[in-house]
Amino acid sequence: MESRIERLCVERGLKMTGQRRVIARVLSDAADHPDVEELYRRAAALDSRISIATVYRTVRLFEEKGILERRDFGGGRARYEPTEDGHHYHLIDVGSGKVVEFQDAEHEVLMHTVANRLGFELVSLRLELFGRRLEPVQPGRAPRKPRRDAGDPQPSSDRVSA
Amino acid sequence: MESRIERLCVERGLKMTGQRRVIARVLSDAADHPDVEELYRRAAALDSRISIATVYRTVRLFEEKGILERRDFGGGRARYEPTEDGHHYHLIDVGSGKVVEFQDAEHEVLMHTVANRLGFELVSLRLELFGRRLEPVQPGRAPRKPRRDAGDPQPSSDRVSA
DNA sequence: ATATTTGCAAAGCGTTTGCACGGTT
DNA sequence: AACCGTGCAAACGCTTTGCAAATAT
Repeated sequence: MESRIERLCVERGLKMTGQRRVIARVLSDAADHPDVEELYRRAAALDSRISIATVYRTVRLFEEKGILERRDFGGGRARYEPTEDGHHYHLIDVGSGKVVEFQDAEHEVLMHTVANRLGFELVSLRLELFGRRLEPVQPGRAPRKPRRDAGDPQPSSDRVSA
Repeated sequence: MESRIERLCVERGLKMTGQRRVIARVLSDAADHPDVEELYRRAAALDSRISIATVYRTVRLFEEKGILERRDFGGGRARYEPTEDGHHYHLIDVGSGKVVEFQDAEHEVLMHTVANRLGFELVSLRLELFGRRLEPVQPGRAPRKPRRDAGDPQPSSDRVSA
């Protein structure tokens, strides 16, 4: 079955090879922000006739076509996620590496204001929060001792609106 | 004469070699956000018995000691600036590559709030604005046609408070 | 005197690319 | 058929590192 990303590729007139179809599917199925290595692993699991060079090329092509967005959460490797409608930002859990997405209209406005005040038109911005999980404090209950939660070493993400 | 950064090095008990003294001086004199290559160039101008490997090692050491802060403005190379008291952020002029610093207390508070709302304690954050120079609009005068201002290709920076 | 730091060159890492082959339109 | 995409391996740009010589304390 045709994946969401594959549909976008066709719309934009990309030649659909087997490799691109597989990568499109992997991306469509991804709920996280995988790096190229990880995409390659997942793609190769579906079809082993894929080289990592192709993943690099494809991911770059998709980005140029506006299908994908490249992220840099530190750590030296680029990470990718399908382009979405509204802008959102990322909070990286320093404990587990998990990525939480959030939106913040107020912030957006503020940054435009700041840029203008400095004599600039805001073209784009990069915002990443790095945070440590907070033990939820229940009213009327003593907070429990924080558990050592190693978290999974693989990057993944939940989607949250704040 | 002993540079500001050199003083910090001594305070932190670093062994002061000739190379480190030169690099400390270059950093003390820098008003911008140089990358390692640039630091090396400036250091070598003062004392040619310096290798780029030493610059890399020194910059890393200084960062570990809290003397320097590493920045990533995109473009793949790390850039450095002396640690300062108050936090500040950077706006990169996409036209010239120049970096403008600014502060924004409101934003700081907002980001803490957002993190908390998501169940996290804010550990650190990364914020960079990318902007295009705005032609200053003078009241009562028609705006002039924007000049094609190539800007200098070398990165540099002004310090501004907004 | 001894532990650290240095220069050099080689290696590492993520990413890109030249080339000949193979697949899509 | 013509063109574009692919795999492979080599190259790339930035950064780190092993080693033996040099240096700070």
